[in-house]
Amino acid sequence: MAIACRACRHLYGVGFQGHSDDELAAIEGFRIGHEAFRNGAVIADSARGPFLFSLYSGWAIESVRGGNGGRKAARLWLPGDLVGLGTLGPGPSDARIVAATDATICRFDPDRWRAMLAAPAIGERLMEIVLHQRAAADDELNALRQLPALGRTARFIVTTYAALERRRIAHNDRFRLPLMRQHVAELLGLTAAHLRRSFAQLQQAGLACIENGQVRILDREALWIAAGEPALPDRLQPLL
Amino acid sequence: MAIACRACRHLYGVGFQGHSDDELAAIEGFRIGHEAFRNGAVIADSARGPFLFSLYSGWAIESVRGGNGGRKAARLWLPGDLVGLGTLGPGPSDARIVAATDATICRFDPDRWRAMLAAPAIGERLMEIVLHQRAAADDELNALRQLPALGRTARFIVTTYAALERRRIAHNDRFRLPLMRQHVAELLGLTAAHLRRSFAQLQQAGLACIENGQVRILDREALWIAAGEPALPDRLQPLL
DNA sequence: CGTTCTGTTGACCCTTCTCAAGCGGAGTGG
DNA sequence: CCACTCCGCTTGAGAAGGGTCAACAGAACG
Repeated sequence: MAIACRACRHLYGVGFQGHSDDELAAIEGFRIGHEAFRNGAVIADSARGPFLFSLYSGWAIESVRGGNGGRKAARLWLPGDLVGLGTLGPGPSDARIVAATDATICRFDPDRWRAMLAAPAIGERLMEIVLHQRAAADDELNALRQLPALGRTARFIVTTYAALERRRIAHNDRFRLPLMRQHVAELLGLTAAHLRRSFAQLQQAGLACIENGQVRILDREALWIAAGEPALPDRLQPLL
Repeated sequence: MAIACRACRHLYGVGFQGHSDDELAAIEGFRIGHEAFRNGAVIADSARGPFLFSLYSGWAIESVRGGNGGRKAARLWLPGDLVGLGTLGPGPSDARIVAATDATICRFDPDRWRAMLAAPAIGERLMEIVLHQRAAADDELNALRQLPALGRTARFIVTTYAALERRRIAHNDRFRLPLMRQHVAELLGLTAAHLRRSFAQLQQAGLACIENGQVRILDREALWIAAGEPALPDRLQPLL
């Protein structure tokens, strides 16, 4: 059963809050429908053309073809994220989105992208979202350039938790991490073996604890510092 | 002396080709003016608020504050690039743009950003440019995650040359590299010492030759392969 | 003609990868 | 209910890659 945009629980925290009912109704006009996927299913593949959807529930991994032909995890998508913007721009894209848990999405019509852009308040909000994703990529880039394995791992934990917390789907400094070690390692530019060692180091230092797919943040401030942030987050803010 | 947008040599290759005279006139309405900077001068700093300009001539380095407080090169801007989009989005930004050569820019009014977005064909073209920059960041991200020092160095050379070539300011597989080794190393997430060793390896393998700030590509195809691209570029296309 | 700043080089060491083996849980068939 | 298998996770030993540091060479600049 489709949820009306104005009743969507993702209005807050991911870029669509503060919209009038009229605007939300306009957004609804660009929807194709809701779909559900089992863990591991391919949600979308740019080889079959551009796509656009917002992830309603569940986690998803975006992968790209690596040098040897195999696919590597390249981006993590969480509930509320608008996925597929990269397939709407100029130039080819080889992204494939795979459900990392059972997931449901709210699909938009990529053929009406230009119309969405031209719609009064929607185009502006879309630009904000794209700029936010661009900023996130820049932050990630700088982390990869500057931080060693431990720092990247710490950063993964704090940014993932922060993203979940502002979506109100995690609290008390803990969350379930439903991803394979291999995928997390690829996101961080590490090997699964070394990721494990970094987890162990964080645990030993009393910063965080990872077991049975549960992550528990033990020392929030120290973890941010390990992640290379000056102190507590003055960056990586919520989207408005 | 200001150049009219419709006479700008950067209409091609950087996202503004195919525009009607009317649209170019509209763009001209958002300009503040032209400015010139000496090598090393600060062109813009997000600490003093948002900014937006297109680089008319010269190279520029965008830097961000690193963990220890010092600044690290984070992005390279070439003639024709639209710089400062990241300062217009939601959330703070700590980017500073420094001229890496003598440079001239064409500055736009950041306060009129919303008006630009709303202008008929301009908003759509701006979205294309932002999506292109987002895609470039993603590509860079994947390169950092997957490629060792040699591959990153090779990739830097081929992508920089490709960008210069499609702007018609480099040809014959050679270009001047007016950047300090330190900055290039920071862009690639390496140290200057190791960057030097990678250059030496490329030279020894007969792929490229770097001396006196001149880069010469000796084996184009092998260099792309070293850069992790399947073969010749089917990605990193020009912006339309 | 010194001073300063960038680039080059070598020695050494730490980080991270590679590879291989062992472990354990989830299915699956008996 | 019990093997059996498969797949992902963990762990260790060894190797390679890249960082650090210090010394030196050149160029730019006063």
